[in-house]
Amino acid sequence: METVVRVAVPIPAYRCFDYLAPAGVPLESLLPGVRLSVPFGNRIRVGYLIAVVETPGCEVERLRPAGAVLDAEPLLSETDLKLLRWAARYYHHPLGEVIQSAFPVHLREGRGAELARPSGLVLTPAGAALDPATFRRAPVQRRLFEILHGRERPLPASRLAELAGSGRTVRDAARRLVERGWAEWVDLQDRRIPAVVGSPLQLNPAQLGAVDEISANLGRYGVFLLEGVTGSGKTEVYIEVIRRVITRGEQALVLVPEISLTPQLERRLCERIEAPLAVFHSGLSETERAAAWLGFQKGEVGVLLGTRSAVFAPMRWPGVIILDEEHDRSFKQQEGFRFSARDVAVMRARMADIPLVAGSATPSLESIRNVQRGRYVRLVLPARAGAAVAPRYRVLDIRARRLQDGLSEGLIAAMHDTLAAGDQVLLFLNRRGFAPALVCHGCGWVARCRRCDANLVLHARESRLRCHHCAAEHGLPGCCPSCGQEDLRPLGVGTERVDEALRRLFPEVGVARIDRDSTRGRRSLERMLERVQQGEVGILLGTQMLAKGHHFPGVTLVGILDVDAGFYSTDFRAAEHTAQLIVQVAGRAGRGEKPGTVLLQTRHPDHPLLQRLLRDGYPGFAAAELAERESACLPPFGYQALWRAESKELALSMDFLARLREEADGKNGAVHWLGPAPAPMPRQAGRYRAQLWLKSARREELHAVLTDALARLQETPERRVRWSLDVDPVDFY
DNA sequence: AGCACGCCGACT
DNA sequence: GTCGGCGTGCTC
Repeated sequence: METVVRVAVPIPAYRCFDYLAPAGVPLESLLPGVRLSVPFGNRIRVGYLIAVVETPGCEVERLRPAGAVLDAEPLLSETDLKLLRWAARYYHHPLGEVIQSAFPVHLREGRGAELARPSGLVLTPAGAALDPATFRRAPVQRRLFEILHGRERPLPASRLAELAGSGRTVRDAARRLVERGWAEWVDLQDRRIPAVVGSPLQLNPAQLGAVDEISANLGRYGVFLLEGVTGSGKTEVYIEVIRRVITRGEQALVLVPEISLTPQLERRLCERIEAPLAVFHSGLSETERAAAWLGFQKGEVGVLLGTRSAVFAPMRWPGVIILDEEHDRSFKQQEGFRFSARDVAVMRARMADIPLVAGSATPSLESIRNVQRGRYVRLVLPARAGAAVAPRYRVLDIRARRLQDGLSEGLIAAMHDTLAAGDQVLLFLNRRGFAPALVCHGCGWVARCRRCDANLVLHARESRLRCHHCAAEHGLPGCCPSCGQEDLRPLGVGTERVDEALRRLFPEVGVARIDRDSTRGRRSLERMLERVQQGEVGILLGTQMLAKGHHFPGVTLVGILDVDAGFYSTDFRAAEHTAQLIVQVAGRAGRGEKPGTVLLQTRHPDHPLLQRLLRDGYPGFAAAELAERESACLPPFGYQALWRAESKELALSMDFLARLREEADGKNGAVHWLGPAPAPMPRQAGRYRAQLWLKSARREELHAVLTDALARLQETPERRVRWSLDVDPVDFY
């Protein structure tokens, strides 16, 4: 009897495929988690071995032999695989695709694990003897030379990119140095985490207490919610915990919500931790990603700093997982395999028996609730002496006030005062472009997207109308396409418009606008932030990009231009999100002597949640919002799933979901159904979208219904409708 | 997801 | 007559 292996193939199907084991491969090589190349249809694919099975799931005659085992040893440990299987079940996503998502592209495509070796750059003796003046006409090479000169250990290839304008430039410079015999690549392969780590930090009692409590738990599962405002020193706690983990010969996985937050955290980690560190995010080349991933997998990299997708990177010696800005929604993947890196990280810590440290100034209500239930340990860092004092909030009632391009007189006056005192101002508006609509004053025509149920956004400087929901882009019409009048007016305010107004109102003052449009270039964000730090800029204006990570000690006045947009929304999480945004933006400001002031422009100054936030701070707001969630049985008190459908016709999408509901309805009284209903924006990019909402007080019941419905869907698939299932959705678009 | 197979419309 | 549209079924 021949050996049969069960293989997860990365296709959108909820089943595995069985193969005859490749000829001549001993049984002990057929370990769960190894990659195999398998014939699939008329192509060769990379699949993942799940198990050796006794009885195949189909007739033996149909079995084809697998091509080859690609790994001498599995790159995924049993725990890794267990986590991935859990994730596939929990998110109801096909196992093959889930496993695939754990691998960098090179490994998905079947390349050998030994090809992408982590390498580092060192100076040769000849190079070390050089004079910096040698590089008079090669600034990048010179910079690289100076960095290498000041280092004892090799500079990992993965860190080259951050050194100058573009990764390409530094890479070229490195190659030149090597060509001339002044530097060489060395293999970081056999380097283990050195036991010697950098000097300990000076910690205050609260930080020390937090570190002690976490480290008392090393080697055990535990979730610690590290709560502290900006500047309270969460990063030092992370660093010290990581130091202790490294000292034990274990590894740390550090997750941040966005690429833009990696450089500064990386710098701080490198200063203090003398263990190889690698970053892992979508800004790297595939070769770099594979190197970082494999380095961590092999245990050569002590600290892996990455975004969402790094949550599945295998750890040879699991030590700790750090989840920075735990509340951030970017941890939720919004397409394909829609997992929450936060929730996966918690499950991973549990399976690996290691602690997880989740930090935030504004924790998610889910995490606060878990503290209340005794599942998480709350550790609070009070604001440090010498750090920013809590800001003062003031509401600017803008009812019946004329705004000047989104700015009230009160705000403008406060800005003048602040700037006169030599301080900086930060303005927050979560809407990019010049104006969110272009209307005809004559007939009321509005510029709409042809393919979406949305207005086109005016980008005045580039004279373009753009749809923010699809790729549509148009030039500006000279006159109204409907009535021919030449009186088209921008309606509403975006950052570009405020930018223009500021330059008019404060001609002497430097303005930096930070949004997706103004920071397109590769290092433009960094450059702009530098200008702000150096005081060349008086007014800082931006979207939520501003709310993340960066601190601006020179800012003492924060203006939030449109609070209401967030508090009035159909999304039940909108209030939570807005409160987090307000507190996060407010936290960017202020310094020792000078507390910051936060001005909130609103037409609803009496909104209870806003009032609660201003009176009792984020914890008070969270308590109130949790009470509301509880009475409405919304998360974290109830569980949800959102079934989305899109197709060429709305009726098709609606009917598909209606069928799902009909077939399952009534079978489980514990699950409530809402819909199907058209999505908040029913038409996007020419496709019609509908959604079906499932809620239940009991998670298992919800999952049983989903499993059941998916099984039926496998039997009678509907091919004209593209659908996706979102477990624990955070956005309801 | 791909890919082949098959059945209907407008083209060299 | 056939080129190609995409609905349907299948992949061990």
